[in-house]
Amino acid sequence: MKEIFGSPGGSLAAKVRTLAPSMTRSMQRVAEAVAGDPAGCAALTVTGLAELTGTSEATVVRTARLLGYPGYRDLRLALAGLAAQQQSGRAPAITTDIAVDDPIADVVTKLAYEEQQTLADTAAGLDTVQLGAAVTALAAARRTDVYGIGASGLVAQDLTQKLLRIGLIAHAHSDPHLAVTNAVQLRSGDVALAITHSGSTGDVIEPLRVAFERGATTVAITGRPNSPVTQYADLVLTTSTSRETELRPAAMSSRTSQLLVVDCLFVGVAQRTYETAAPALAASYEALAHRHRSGSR
Amino acid sequence: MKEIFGSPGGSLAAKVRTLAPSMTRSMQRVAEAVAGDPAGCAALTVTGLAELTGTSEATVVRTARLLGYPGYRDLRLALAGLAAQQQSGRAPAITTDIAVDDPIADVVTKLAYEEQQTLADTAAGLDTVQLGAAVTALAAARRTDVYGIGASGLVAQDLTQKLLRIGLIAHAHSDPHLAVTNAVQLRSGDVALAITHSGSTGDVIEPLRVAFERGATTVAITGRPNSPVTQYADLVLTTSTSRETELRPAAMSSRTSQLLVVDCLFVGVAQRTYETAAPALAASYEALAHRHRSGSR
DNA sequence: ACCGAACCGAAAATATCTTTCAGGAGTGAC
DNA sequence: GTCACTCCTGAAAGATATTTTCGGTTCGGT
Repeated sequence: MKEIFGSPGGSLAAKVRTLAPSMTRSMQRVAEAVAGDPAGCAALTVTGLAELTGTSEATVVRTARLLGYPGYRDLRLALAGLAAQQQSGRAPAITTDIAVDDPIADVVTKLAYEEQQTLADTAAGLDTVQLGAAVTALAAARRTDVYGIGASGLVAQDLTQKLLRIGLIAHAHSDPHLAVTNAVQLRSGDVALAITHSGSTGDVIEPLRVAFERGATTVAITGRPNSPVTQYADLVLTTSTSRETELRPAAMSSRTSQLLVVDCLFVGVAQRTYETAAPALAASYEALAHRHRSGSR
Repeated sequence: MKEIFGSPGGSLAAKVRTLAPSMTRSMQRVAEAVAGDPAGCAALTVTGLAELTGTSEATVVRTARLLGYPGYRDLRLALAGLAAQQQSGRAPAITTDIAVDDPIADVVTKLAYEEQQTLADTAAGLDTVQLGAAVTALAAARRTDVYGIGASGLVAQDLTQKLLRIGLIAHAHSDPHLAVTNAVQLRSGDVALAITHSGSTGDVIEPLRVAFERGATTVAITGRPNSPVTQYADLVLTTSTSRETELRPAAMSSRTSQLLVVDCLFVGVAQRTYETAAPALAASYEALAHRHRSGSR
């Protein structure tokens, strides 16, 4: 590993080089070991490092002193810091494709990274004007119907649960027929919200169309801003689409993205209706408390 | 903003938050000091830190143990590493509290940031050994039952949907009675998985206990590693807990965290069963194709 | 070969960390 | 209200790690 700039460890490596001439042979061995593998040495005790370098504890301490630390303990602390820096500097080297034979630890890292990426993209791409309009509509709505199927259905339920918690009237529909049946009841001042990644899920578009024709405010959360669902949407909130790989179906990132949008909607509505939302949240928390056994430790 | 890991020390701060509930008062004081000023604490000996926090050496060591280190010495080393990272990486400590009068654009930014943070913390705190074991159990299971209520119920359904997609037999239960009724059917080689943030949701613990006693492999996904639910869990997967504010209930970040764990489980299982999973995924995609209208441009 | 100086490591001395144990605060039952 | 019980807590003993001491050894110079 070539050091190009004065990388974090540069200062220590440089010190070793500078001081090497004034060192005795055994001290040089210690200094070399320390400069060569800070992380490894940080894990060793004086005795361990002495054995590793074939010297004695006394020599190790002497070396530490020469390098400018009060004793080995402090050198070790500094070494740990260095190791940590090296570690973090190496981080961005991950490819995000998940292979069949990736160890589980890599899977965790890569998935977390991808989802973070998805969140950042979604946040960057969200139209705050449309979002604000949607929030206003939801906050004022007499009732809200949410349509979603499959993975998007869960997001729909999530939104519904949240809205109910702050005292609004919301319902999630995953049955297309019931959804349409209910959509007929909607009128101006109500909100209908369709969640579909592809934007082409007929079962979700249909109830939105009905609601649209009945005069309700219609909102679409979709990854395709020009897809069929937007025909019947007064407001369109765009989720980001990330590359989809064999082991990571699109449903996964679209869900993350959709949930962020839903959270934004919820918080926005909670802000607008703070007077009623705050007590309602507190109340629902209270009501659930007895369902939890007390002992947590 | 492309932080892969959380802010420097995010992982430790997260661990403190996660474990704080299972800590005693004096341990919390120690943990707080450590999380608040890693650099400063790294400079102190056990005795020093004990004095600073007004506790005893024993308590400091106990805290170090709880945080996952073999003893104080190692905690101190880790602290030094953290301090070094903080030094190099400028502190991106933007306030993430969401105020009632925040404009909607800020809400989006802050929510996205918090969720990214949650993901990073979760990834850092996940025990890959336990995770690997859970994956193995799931991949080999005759059948899998998943328990979750409320927001966690949606996560349970998400996992179930995914597992079904790759040809495994899985079922999500949100009705406590039915869950117990079904749990009785489980036996060795089956998997029961409970999802609860608090770890104290009786309705979820009960079926897990039954499954545990019937000899099934039991897994808990919880934010409290020492909570009641873990009594009956062969494997515990810990989700991270982030600060909870009035407008951002804990349910929000726990959901994000739980979903990441679930995704990891899914991808892990898909890897292990690749031969059957890949065709199954493709098939389910095909089967749904006709449900989407063609014109999406 | 002899002397002196500096190097080196074994072992003692010290500091630091870990464990044990008994007192005490808080909690729930009666 | 009081009693019994559990679990937290810190003081001190015990174990490790670090630092210092000190005598033996090596090496260069004469």
